[in-house]
Amino acid sequence: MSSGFLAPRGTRDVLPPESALWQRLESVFRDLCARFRYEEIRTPVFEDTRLFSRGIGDSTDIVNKEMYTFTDRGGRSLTLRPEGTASVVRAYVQAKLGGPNHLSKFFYVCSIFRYERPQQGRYRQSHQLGVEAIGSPGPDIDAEVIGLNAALYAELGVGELAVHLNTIGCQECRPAYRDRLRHQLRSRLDEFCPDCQRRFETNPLRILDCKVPRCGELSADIPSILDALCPACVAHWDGLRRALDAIDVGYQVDPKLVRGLDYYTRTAFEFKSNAIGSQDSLSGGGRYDGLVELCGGRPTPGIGFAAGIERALMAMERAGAAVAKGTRPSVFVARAGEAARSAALRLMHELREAGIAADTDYFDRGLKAQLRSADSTGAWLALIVGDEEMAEGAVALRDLVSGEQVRVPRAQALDRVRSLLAARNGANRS
RNA sequence: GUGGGUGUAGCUCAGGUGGUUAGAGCGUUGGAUUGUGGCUCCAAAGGCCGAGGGUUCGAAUCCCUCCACCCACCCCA
Repeated sequence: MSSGFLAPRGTRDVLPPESALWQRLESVFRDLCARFRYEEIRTPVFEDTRLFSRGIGDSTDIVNKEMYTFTDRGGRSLTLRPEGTASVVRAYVQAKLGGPNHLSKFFYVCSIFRYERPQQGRYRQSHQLGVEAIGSPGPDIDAEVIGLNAALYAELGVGELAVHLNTIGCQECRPAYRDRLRHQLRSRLDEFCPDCQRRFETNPLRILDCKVPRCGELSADIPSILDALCPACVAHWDGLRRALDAIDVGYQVDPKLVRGLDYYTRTAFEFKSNAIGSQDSLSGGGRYDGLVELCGGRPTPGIGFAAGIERALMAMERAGAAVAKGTRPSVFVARAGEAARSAALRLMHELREAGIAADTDYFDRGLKAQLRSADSTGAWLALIVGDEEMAEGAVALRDLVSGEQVRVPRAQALDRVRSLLAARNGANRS
């Protein structure tokens, strides 16, 4: 069972028929992006390590202990991307996109890599799809991005989700709030859990989100950042909520929502499921108004989200929506006797050239076995070529659903197949 | 990274206190008169019992170490 190789820890193979679900998910997303007018961007799987350490932030878990970093043969430090946004922003800056009143709207589908302990819904190589809208400072684009995310899950049928929404302030107000928070927590810091004592240094906002009951009690009366926003952040926050109302996106304000990447400013959001275990965050995103400048571009605001493909599929499965689209109707070409070999191959070739899905037997098996496998592939029709048929320049056409079989002239075979498939397609639709 | 659980055919699982040729269902393949599927019946193939060590006359079963997966924490997608 395992004297050979196994997929590395935290990675997995996507085999048929599961791969058909991935295709469906991606095609729904691509179609949605086309309607929202986002265009695809593809960036390298690895980048200069400093792009991530600076962009995501040195104190974050991702940079601190989860990156796949290596030195290439030229002595460069490179890192397999642990998330998608930094690369997109780097590409945006490198290509000198943007300009006054210019909005760039991208979507991507990619793998990301984080060295974490694997568990359900958490992998070392995982897959995301996401969008980035770079250039507009106003709340309407925030609402559009969140709305796109909501539409994606609605169309996929992932079941009930909770949309958590928060604002985490900007360079004007967040540092002041953080200092105030530290000041208020310091006196009783030793009563908090060890994790919180660590968070006190790295990311004190996260203490408010601690699940240890005692920590919750201790921080219960601490005012949330919503009460400490600067006027500009308040205006943005109010505008965002009005915009979300206008496009019918429901949400719940969650003052404890903090994201794990340093580049976020103002808007932060997460889509959560209660059906897929402890890794319950299906997607997350927010505004990153300082990131473009940090990557060497002119100061430019941006916002985006990233959605986990594996987790979306898990939620779809729980919701009973993980059904692959039916495979296209196909034709099975069977043959009886050695003399028919070339004739059968030729017939299959013509079917495929005509755009019809066709398969055949590859083991020189008897006719019974061929029809059995025709049945198991779900073929609707079988074309049977044998000595008898060839003698009169014909083929046998068998309807595998009704069992009816007729002999048709070879020259008409394609047309007959075409019309039968068309008729059945029409019947299926009703 | 921390704590706990699991690991027997492709899949889902049986295999009291160690004892000869390790089982079932599903799936796969073949057969049930010469060239005809689905249903049924019959049969076969397929496992170094996750890997490697150890204890023992003897290990799927006991011990150790790895590996992988699962659950929770942590973190996040």
